Amino acid sequence: MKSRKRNATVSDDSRADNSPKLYRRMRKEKQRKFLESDDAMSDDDSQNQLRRIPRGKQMKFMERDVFSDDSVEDNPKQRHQSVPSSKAAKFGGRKSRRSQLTELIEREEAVSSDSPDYSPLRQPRRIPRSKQTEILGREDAVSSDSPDDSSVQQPRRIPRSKQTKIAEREDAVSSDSPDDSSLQQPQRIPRSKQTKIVEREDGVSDDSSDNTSHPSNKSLRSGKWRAPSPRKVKQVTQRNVKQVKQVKQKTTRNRNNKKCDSSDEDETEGGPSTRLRTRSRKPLKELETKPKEKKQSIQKKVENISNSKTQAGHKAAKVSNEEAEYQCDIEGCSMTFGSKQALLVHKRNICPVKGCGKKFFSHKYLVQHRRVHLDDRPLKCPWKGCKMTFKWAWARTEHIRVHTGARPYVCAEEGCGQTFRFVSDFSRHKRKTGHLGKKGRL
Amino acid sequence: MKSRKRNATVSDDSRADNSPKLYRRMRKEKQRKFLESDDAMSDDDSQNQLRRIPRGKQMKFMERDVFSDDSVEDNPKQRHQSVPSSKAAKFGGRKSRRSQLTELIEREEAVSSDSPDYSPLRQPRRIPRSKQTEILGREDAVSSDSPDDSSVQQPRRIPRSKQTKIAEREDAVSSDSPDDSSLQQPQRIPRSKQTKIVEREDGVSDDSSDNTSHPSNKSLRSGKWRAPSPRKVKQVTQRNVKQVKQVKQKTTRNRNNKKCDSSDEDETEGGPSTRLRTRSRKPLKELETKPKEKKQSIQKKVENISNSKTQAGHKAAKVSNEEAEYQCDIEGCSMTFGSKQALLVHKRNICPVKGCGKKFFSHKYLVQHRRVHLDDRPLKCPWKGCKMTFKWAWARTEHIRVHTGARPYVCAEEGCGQTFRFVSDFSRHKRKTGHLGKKGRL
DNA sequence: CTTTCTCTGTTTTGTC
DNA sequence: GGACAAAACAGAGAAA
DNA sequence: CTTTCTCTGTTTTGTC
DNA sequence: GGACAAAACAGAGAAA
Repeated sequence: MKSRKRNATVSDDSRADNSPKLYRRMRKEKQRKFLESDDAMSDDDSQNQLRRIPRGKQMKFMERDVFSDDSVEDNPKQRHQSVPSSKAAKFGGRKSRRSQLTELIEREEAVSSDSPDYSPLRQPRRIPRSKQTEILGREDAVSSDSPDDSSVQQPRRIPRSKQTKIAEREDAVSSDSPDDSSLQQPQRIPRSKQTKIVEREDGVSDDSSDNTSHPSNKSLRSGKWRAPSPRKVKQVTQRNVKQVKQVKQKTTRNRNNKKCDSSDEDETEGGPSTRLRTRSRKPLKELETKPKEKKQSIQKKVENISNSKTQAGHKAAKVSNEEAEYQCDIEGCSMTFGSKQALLVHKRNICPVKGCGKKFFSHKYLVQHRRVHLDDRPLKCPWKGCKMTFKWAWARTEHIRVHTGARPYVCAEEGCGQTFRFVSDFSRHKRKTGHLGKKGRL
Repeated sequence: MKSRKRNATVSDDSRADNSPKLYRRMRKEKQRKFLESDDAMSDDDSQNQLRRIPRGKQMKFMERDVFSDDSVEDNPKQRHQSVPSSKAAKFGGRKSRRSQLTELIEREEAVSSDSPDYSPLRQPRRIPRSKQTEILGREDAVSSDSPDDSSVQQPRRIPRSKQTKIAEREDAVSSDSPDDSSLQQPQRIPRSKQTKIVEREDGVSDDSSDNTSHPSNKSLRSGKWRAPSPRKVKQVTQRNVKQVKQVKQKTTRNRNNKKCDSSDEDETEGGPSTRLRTRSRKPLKELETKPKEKKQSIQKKVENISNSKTQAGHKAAKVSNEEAEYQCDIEGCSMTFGSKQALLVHKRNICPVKGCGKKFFSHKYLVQHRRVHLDDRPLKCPWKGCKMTFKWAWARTEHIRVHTGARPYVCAEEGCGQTFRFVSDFSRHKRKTGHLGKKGRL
C-alpha cells in the first residue's frame, strides 16, 4: 500500500515537492482564526489544548472501477450525454423563474442565432475562440450534470514542541473521486479547453484597446473608498458606521491538489491500503438512486425553512434558492439537500464535504462521520484536571488509561505475558509476533 | 493588510517554510479520491473539469477582542470554572447512563482515593508524571467545556497546465479562533503538559519491562490476518466474503496548522485586510447565548432521528448519542447540533466546520455559506456545450459573459470609455484611476 | 528505529 | 436467529 | 507586471 | 419607511 502504481499523470504529491512557486503561492492562503471574546461562555478558557495534525491517511473504501472514469482527459469513452433541457430545468430549481428571465435579458450582447449542438463527447468547458459557436440564449439554466467529490482529510497532530494554545489549524486532505461517473468540474478549467464566444468574430483580443487608457496611480487607492453606486446611495451612510473587522485567513496547505488520484489507480483490485482486512462489499443496491427523476417521496421539506416567508410569489416557482429541497428517504435519516446530485451522493453513503468524498458501508455511519468535519468535541475526559476532549468515545476510553495507568491487554501466548495499554499496540504485537491469545482485559 | 504584525508566536506560515521534515510528513497525508462507477447516474461523465485551487484568503470578520483569549498559554486570566458535575452530566448526553457506568467500571486499575482538585487555571492536559494526582473516578464524563474552532479555507484554482480531469483536491485553510473564550483542545497535547497518572508511583516508565520480550519479526505480518477474538467468532466467516476496497487518501496540505493566529493579533483594530471597507459591527446581541443552560425551546428534535428506534430503554436516558440534541431557535433556522457548544457557535453565526470558523454578519448567510464546504455545485452554465457548474449565482452570471462576450461595465469618466466584463475589473479600474461614473450596464 | 497515544471506519459484543 | 446501539478493534499515523 | 475570470462575504437593489 | 430575497458588488486571488 505504500507503493502505489502511478500512471502517466502527475503523482500524488509530486507537485508539493517540485513546484516551489506554487508552494509559495499557497502559503499566502492562510486564515486568521477568529476568536471572539465579547460574550460569555468562557467556562474553561485556558484550554491550551492543541490538536494533532490529522494523519490524513484515512482508509478509503473504494469500489472496483472507481478510477476508470476520470483517468485522463483524452479518454474518449466518456459520453457527455447532455441532459435534455426539459429535464434540466425541472430539477434544477436553484433560481426562480423570474431570476432566470432576468439573467437571460441581461445576457447583454446576447447573439441571437441558434447555437450549433456541441459534440456530446468530452467537450471542454470554455469555448476556444477559434471554435466559438454563436451566442444563443438557453432558457433553462440548470442542467442535470453530476457533481464530483473530492475527499479532504484533516491532519491529525501538531508537533508537541509547537503545541501551545490554539494551534487549531487543522485542515483537510483532499482526494478526488466523485461518486458516480458524473464528474463535477473543478474551480477553474484551462482556458484553452473552454468554449468561449467570439472575440468580435475576427480574432481581435478582448481588451486590446482598453488597456492603454489611464496609468494606474495606486496612490489613489488608499484615500478612496468604494464610490457609492450612482443609482442609489441609500444605506451608504448608515452602513459605513459599522466597523467591520475582517481578517484574512492564512493557508499553506494545498500543495498538490492536482488530479493526483485520477489515474494512478491500477491497483484498485486488491486495494492493499485498507485499515481492516478484506471484506465483501455491501449490497448497496437500495441506494442506487436511478438517475431518472423520481420525485415521489424524496422532495420538498423546505416549506418551513426558506419557503415559509417567501410570499412574493408573483414570479412563479421560487422553489427555495437555498437549502433542502431533496430529502433523504432512508429510514431514520431526514437530511435534506439542495440538489438532486447532493441527495444521490448522500444516499450512496458518500460524504459530501468538499474534499472528503469518502464512502461508507453504512448510512448510519455516514451520519456519524460528519463529526469529523466539525469542530465540536463533546466528549470530555472525566479526569479532574484533564481538559482533553474527543469526538469519538473510543479515543476517550483509551485516553483515560493514560490517567489510570491501566494496561488491560495481556498477550496470552505461552510465556509472553506482555501487556499493552492500547488496542493498537496489542494488535500490532499480535500481528508482528503471531501471538494469538488475548488474555481478558484486566 | 499584507503586513500584519506578529507577536512572539510563530508566524502564520513560517512553519510551512522552515520545517521540511514536517512537510514531508504531511505529504503522506493524501487521500485517494473515491470514484464509483458501478451504478447509474453517469449523465455527463466526461466532465474533465477541474477546480481552481481556492484562493484561501477569504476575509474574515473579526471582533475586536478576538484573539485576546488564546494569546498564549500562560495567560492566567482564564478561569477554568469547571462545570459542576450535575450540570455537566445534564447537557452532555453523549453517552447513556449505562455507558458511563460501564466506563467507570472498566477504568481498570482505577485508583480509589479522591483526586485533589486541580488548579482551576490553565492546567495542562496530560498530567506530568511528576505531578500525577491519584486516580479518581469521576462519574459524569462530560463537562461543559467549550469547543474551539479552527478555520479552514479551501484553495481556489488549479494551475491550468495541470488541470485535467478530476483534480478536485480542494482543501481548507485552517484558522484558529474559537467563538467564545472557551477553547477546545487540539488533537494532541504535548506530553509534558498532560496530567498523567503515576507510573507505578515511583517514576518507573510505563513499558520499561514490556518492550524487551519478543523481537518483532515483520515477516509474520503478511500471512496473518486479524486473529478472531477468542470470545466469539460468529460473523467472521460471513464478513470475510465482502471485498472491501479502501484507498488511502492523500494529503499534502497542512503545512502550518500551528497556533499561528493565537497571538499575532494586535491589529485587530483597523483590520486592514477586509474585502469590503469599514463597517460597523452588527448588534448580534440576540445571539449571545448566555452560558446558563436555557433548555426551554432549543432542545430535542431528535425524537424522529435517533431516539425513534431506541426502545432498549432499560438503562435510563439514552438520549441519542448521536446528532441533533440542541436545536437552533432562530426564526427560519431549524438546525440541530450534538452539543451545546456547537449550538452556541451556530447561533453566533460561526461556521462550525473544522478549520473554517468564520463568523458572519447574518445568520442567514451562515446557512448559505455551508455550500462552501460541500461539493455540490447545483448551478450550471446555460451555454450549450459548457459544463461549468457553480455554487454561487454571481459566479455563473459573470461566467456567462465569457460566452456572450459582453462587457457591461463602462466607465463614465469624462473621456474614459473603458469597458469591462467583470465587476472586479471595473472595480479595480475605479479604485486605481479614481474614475467615478458607472455608465449603466449594457 | 522505537514507544506512546489519538483518530476513525468497520467489526464485534451486548441487549432486546 | 434478527435488529440495533454501544463498545471494541485494527489500522494509520503523529510525536517524542 | 498584466489580463482574464471565479469565489464569496457584504452591500445594494427590487418587490412587497 | 420596513422586511426580505435576489442581484450585484468589491475584494481576493489564481492562472496564463
